[in-house]
Amino acid sequence: MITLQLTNFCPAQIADSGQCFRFQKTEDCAYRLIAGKHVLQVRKKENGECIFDCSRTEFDRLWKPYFDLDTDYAAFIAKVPSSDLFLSSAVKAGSGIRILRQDPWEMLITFIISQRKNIPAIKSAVELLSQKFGEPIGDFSPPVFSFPSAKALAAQSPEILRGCGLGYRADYIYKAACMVASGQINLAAAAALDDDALFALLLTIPGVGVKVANCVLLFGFHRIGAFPRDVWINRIIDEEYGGSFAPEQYSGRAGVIQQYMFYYARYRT
DNA sequence: TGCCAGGCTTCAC
DNA sequence: GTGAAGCATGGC
Repeated sequence: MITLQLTNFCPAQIADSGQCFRFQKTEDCAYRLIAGKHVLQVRKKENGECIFDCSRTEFDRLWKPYFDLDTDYAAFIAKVPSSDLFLSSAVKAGSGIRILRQDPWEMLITFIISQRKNIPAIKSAVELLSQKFGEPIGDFSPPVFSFPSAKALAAQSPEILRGCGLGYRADYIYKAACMVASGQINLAAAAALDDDALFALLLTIPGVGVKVANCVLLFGFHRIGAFPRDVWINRIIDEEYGGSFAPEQYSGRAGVIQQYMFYYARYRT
């Protein structure tokens, strides 16, 4: 267990920022995160100290990059113009958000699931998929399961997958799993592509449109220039920016700005 | 009970 | 190329 004083890091805000669905509050100020075959308990005390339930070695190797702790988010916040009142409030409310470095495969499937679902429903579906087709991790009670592999999902049928509350998305997920399991889509190799080529590749996967592809770019491949536009962002642009917002003004970091906007829009409701 | 959800695909036109 | 309809299901 290690204790650190971190700036611009808040587990509560990250867990509620809509980028991850297996980062749950367990008790007051305590959160549990499942990533790959790893489970992390993290807590932030009122004095700002962050307590990570892992060794220093594991933290440095795994969680430090996962939480993107080497990136200066204060610099992103500082570049928001004070004339933008909405965004100024948003970065103040969500100053502890970071863009996690999550698994591309898990992000692909998770954001295919996300279409026309609310966040509690997405979490339920992801959890069901993991319980049914993932691998048990550690020795927890109740047991914890990893997110299922492409091979594990490709071995099912769309009808069986549908039993996880996926609805019409089950066909997309089955086809995506087959493409990845067969090697037709190689997500590891795709990480070497530039943003445009990666975006185009993702669009070839059934159930992946412009919005989902941008989410996979941002949350699965850490392309923080990607700017996913969903119903929340479009609503913000309509209501706060008169229908016109140019993410290009935040070139190379628009995805971070998008997260502040998304979090704040949900936070204040 | 009815509405809506971090959209995508298909099909007219 | 553009716009509208249809889609399955769960949460509130």
